[in-house]
Amino acid sequence: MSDRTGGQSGDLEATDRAILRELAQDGRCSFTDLGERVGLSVSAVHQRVRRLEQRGALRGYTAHIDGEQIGLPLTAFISLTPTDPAAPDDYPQRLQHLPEIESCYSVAGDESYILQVRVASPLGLEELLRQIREAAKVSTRTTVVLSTPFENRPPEI
Amino acid sequence: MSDRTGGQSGDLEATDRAILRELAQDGRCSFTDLGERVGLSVSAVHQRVRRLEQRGALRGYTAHIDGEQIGLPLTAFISLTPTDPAAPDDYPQRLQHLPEIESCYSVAGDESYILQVRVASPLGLEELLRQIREAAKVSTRTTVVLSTPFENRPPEI
DNA sequence: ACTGAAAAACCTCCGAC
DNA sequence: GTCGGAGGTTTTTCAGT
Repeated sequence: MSDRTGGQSGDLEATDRAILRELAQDGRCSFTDLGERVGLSVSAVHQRVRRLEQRGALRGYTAHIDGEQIGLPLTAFISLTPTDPAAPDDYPQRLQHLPEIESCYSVAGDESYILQVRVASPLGLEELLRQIREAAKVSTRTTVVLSTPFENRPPEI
Repeated sequence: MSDRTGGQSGDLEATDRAILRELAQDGRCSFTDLGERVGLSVSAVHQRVRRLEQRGALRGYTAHIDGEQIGLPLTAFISLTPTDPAAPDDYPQRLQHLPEIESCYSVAGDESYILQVRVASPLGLEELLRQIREAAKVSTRTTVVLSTPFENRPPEI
């Protein structure tokens, strides 16, 4: 044990957290810039990033795309409640083939899962709900997103 | 007008969609690779990516970080209901200073907003709820995430 | 674990088509 | 809109500390 002073770290020290913070903000940041920002040589940063990737602390890099411009302007949250309480809980596997579902969360509370979905239109949403109910034998509750004041802000590391 | 055959495009043709698809999957993909994957020269891809960024179709690049390893293992959804229906709707501005809030969605339905948050512990969640109610004068309904079967999958472009 | 240097790969700009 | 090439920059590796 080293700097585990009761803080918030899950095993990472300051420099690694700084690297994650920068990459969470700018996923295409060069190693050269990264090195300057965290006060380390290019090779040292490179080595640390590779280690963070192998540890699973860095889970991947993605570009964020405007839903409107790709013809998927409608976002919604869909809450799932099993209709047969005795059925085995393999809902994620039953649903993962539907590309409209971006995220799937298992949750505590009245409902069992929350899905975040993106579709082209209300009709597309209706069709997706039909597919979800058919694939997973669940009842659904849908909340349509009207606008997104902010999204995917980097966590405070 | 060109290929607007009633498809799903919001003004983008095949090559641009292919570029977005690749970058959504691998945000650090090099222009060289990108060019090979979509069948274009490096310079052509470079030019198209710049144009997609300027258009706002590409909104940014981020690394995805494992919440557990940075000491924020607890994710939750918080639904907001205004306590004073006559108050002006400036909730996002009132809440954006709280870094625990990753996303804020304005929604149709019983509640007005859905927040996605990340905190260190149940105590951290309790404190965040207190701050949200204080900053925005809302009542809250919280759904705790138990596990995340999948998240942020690239949309089907 | 970090540094510095060298080779390979990459990015960016430019003129031409 | 696309291409190929030139020059500067970045990535990646490696020996040394």
